[in-house]
Amino acid sequence: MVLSNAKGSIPLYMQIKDLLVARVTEGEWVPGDIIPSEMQLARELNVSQGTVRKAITELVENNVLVRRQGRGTFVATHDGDRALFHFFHIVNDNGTKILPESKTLSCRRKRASRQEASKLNLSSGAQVVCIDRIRILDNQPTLIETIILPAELFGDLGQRQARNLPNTLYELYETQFGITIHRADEQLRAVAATDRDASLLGLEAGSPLLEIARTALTLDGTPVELRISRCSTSKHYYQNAVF
Amino acid sequence: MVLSNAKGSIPLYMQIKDLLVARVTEGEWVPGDIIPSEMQLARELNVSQGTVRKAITELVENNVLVRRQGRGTFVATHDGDRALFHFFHIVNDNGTKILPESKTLSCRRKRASRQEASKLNLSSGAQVVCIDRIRILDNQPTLIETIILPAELFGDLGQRQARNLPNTLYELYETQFGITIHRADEQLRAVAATDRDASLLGLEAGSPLLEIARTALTLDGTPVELRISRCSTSKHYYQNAVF
DNA sequence: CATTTAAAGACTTATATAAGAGTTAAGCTA
DNA sequence: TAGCTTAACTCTTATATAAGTCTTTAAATG
Repeated sequence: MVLSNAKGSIPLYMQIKDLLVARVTEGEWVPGDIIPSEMQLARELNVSQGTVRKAITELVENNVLVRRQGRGTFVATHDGDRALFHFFHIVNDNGTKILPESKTLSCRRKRASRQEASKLNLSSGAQVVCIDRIRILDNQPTLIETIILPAELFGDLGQRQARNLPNTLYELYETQFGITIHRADEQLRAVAATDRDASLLGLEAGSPLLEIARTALTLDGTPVELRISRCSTSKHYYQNAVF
Repeated sequence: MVLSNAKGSIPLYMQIKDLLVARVTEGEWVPGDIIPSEMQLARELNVSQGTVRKAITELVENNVLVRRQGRGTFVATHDGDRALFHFFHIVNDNGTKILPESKTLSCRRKRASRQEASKLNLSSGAQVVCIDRIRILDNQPTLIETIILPAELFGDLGQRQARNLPNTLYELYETQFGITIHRADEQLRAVAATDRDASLLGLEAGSPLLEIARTALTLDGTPVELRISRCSTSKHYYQNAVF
């Protein structure tokens, strides 16, 4: 890529931002990597350090990069707390975040339904990995999750033993498949518990459940996971803060 | 306020940020006002323009200020689309935002319940204004709202005729009462429709509804509105994007 | 002469560069 | 281990140019 500072062109710092994003999405830098220092990048790109800084600052705000004073700037990883809580909005009644445990029910391959294929930008009938699991909060089964992944990207996940699946899948996606979830769009509805829901969660059939239909995207906007969670909200709720 | 640049003190730009916020919260500048230019503020505060700029930049990101190139920097207003959509997450099935109409059922004063008083930081038994209304989306009654406001801040709202209430209350709060909603915390649950819910929304009693319990806060963190929305999600859903 | 149009200037934010002092973390050396 | 050195980000100041908005002035037009 060539930078341009001609009149009327896109600002330099934005071009640099795009360039840095490209290096991440193309795998030149992977999560956890340290990137060159601001001075190194400035020299390489023939701009001033301040311009590089502005580009990096915006990427830090977007959770793409992480700065550590005295050490350097790193590609953000989604391990630890971030993996667990950044995309997890269920808290218990007194508002405290809780560590969910997971019990995988099944993990198998199948053909994508039309809707699934459409939402994941797959050709109709493409193979997907389908994971069913229950999440336990405060020792109570609270959430039923169905996860759909393109088999193309998550090849051997379909053959894996269900028990081998870790609690924090997004960490697994990142470390095992090089796929970093960067954004999620969620659609929330209230639905009635099916018989299966009811028996898994220990409720009456027809009880109201909170259904969260999530599409998770990578940094370049590719949808790579569908996740439908049906959640009992008698002891927990979905927390959202709007600024 | 005195700025300090001593070793170990809070960075200047943050102190300036606080100072600017204070001028807004104390009403020295009100929404829509233009604030002094970066150069003027820099001279007044004895710092460089770049430092003022950094403070302003963060406040723009927080939706406190708005920049208009060639004109100046203004205190953000919540009129127009922002008032309507920034805090409104219900969209219809194909994902398009819709303009909700409102039908006010009642608007009266009463004593705050314990929970209400606690959430609004009021002394127990303080007067509150209580608004009941229905919101119509796509010509279908979809949402039942109950709104609780401290009477102390919204004095004459309780005496107002119900029909005089506009659709976008947050605009009214700002223009009539000088209260700008800056942030909202929402707690979402699935609940069963009561008989009243059911008859108002034209559903069966016991149907699952999405309940959104919102606490709305001003810039300085004071809670000034409680709002409980019970929403039929058969034709609509709650949309949330996480980055 | 009155009105419209165009140019100029002033002011503001936006972008870019440069430089120095401060803070933090890691590794090396004694 | 204690202290030093180095390298990185952080904060602040300074300066210059670009670009957008508005007002004033001047010119052109009818």
